[in-house]
Amino acid sequence: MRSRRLDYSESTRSALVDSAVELFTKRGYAGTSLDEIAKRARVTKGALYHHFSGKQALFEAAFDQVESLVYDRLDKIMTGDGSPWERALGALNAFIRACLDPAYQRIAIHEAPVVMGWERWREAEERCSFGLVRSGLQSLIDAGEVEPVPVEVTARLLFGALSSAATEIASSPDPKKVGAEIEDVIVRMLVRLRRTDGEETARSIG
Amino acid sequence: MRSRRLDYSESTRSALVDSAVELFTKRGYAGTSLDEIAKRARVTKGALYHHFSGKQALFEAAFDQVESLVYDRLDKIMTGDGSPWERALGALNAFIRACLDPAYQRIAIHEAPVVMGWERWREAEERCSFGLVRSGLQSLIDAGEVEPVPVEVTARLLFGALSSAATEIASSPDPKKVGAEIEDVIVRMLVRLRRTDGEETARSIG
DNA sequence: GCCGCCAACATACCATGGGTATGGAGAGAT
DNA sequence: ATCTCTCCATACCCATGGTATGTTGGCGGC
Repeated sequence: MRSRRLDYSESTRSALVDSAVELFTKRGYAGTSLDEIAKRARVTKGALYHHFSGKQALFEAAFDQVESLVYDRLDKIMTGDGSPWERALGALNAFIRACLDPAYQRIAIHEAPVVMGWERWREAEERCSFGLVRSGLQSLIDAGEVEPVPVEVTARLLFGALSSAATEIASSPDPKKVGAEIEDVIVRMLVRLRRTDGEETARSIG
Repeated sequence: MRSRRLDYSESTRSALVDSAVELFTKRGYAGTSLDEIAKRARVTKGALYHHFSGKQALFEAAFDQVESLVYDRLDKIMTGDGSPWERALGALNAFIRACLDPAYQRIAIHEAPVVMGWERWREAEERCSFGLVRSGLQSLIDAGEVEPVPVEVTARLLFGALSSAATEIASSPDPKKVGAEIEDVIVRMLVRLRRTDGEETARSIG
């Protein structure tokens, strides 16, 4: 029988994380005070420091939160049905959509490398979104769909291009249009890397 | 006749900027205190606040410092002689080299968007490195060297890919090798975008 | 020469906010 | 019933960005 206390504890913890995600997204890491986060979660800093060792640890929890949501969606597509090529295009589309989420963009893409340190961010991303980009590219190569390019480097380039473009999309006056443009350019790039010159229709962002 | 006082003033200002560049590079924006910066420049915080309105302003001065160095090098290549294609390859090589500089990487690429805010960073980059990538791509298209892709978006993708790869290069155990790999992949991408299928030899990083 | 002025700093201080130390309350074990 | 230990609140410390004020020395005017 699960204790009532544990329920409460878990609830406050997730309230703190939710609050952190919200405020970090709106005002950034440096611009958000722990008191604010605690207040929004209707607790005090004491509760916060009971659950997390400090501001950085709370940020990483917020990072995991937004990252895991995106990862689950992408993973579902990548392990779903369809050809490797179709799955890759589907995941690409899903990733661009994900980048439109302000929380994912600011927390996971922009601030995380600075706040957590690039090395730690890289490790985390290796197990998440970037890991999928990498393995997706690898499987495309294994399936003979694209030319054998250096996987590590190309995946990094692709991930960088996408995450950079993400901000371009979101800060654009017409995100859907720019998003579709970006997806189009990327797909055309991938098509050029393709061995079999089949026709593929890019799925739009709409 | 230039006043002696102005010389001193200019000297302390540049000492502060140099000190800021050094410490921001080593410990990051958040991890560096103004007292440290002032101490390293052998002045006090009073002098610092006489020359700069605050920590952010000092950071932007440091940003301009490292950015202008890179910009000058790239601009010299882009306005130099050779075909648009050759100049583009030369600038690409120079940019990857620039990204190997820890100061440029941490200050201009990683922390600037977070510290200055993405919008302001974008404006600054528009006049600097990113502006060159963009105009370089544009001139390649104008010269009929590459297919007419959406310039804004493609330039953003390219810039993102490069700056992302920059960290990959620098944090690698063998930067020269990874740098050459990245340049190779990019060049192959560009070649695929090329209309005339001429042979180009990628210049190595070494 | 000397006097006054102002840029170019130094010094002293304040306020915010991350982090810590301590206290208390209530659920669950014995 | 009491004891314990998690969960959280309160009070405090101190590093640091920012400000307000003091001080000095070069430079122009006489």
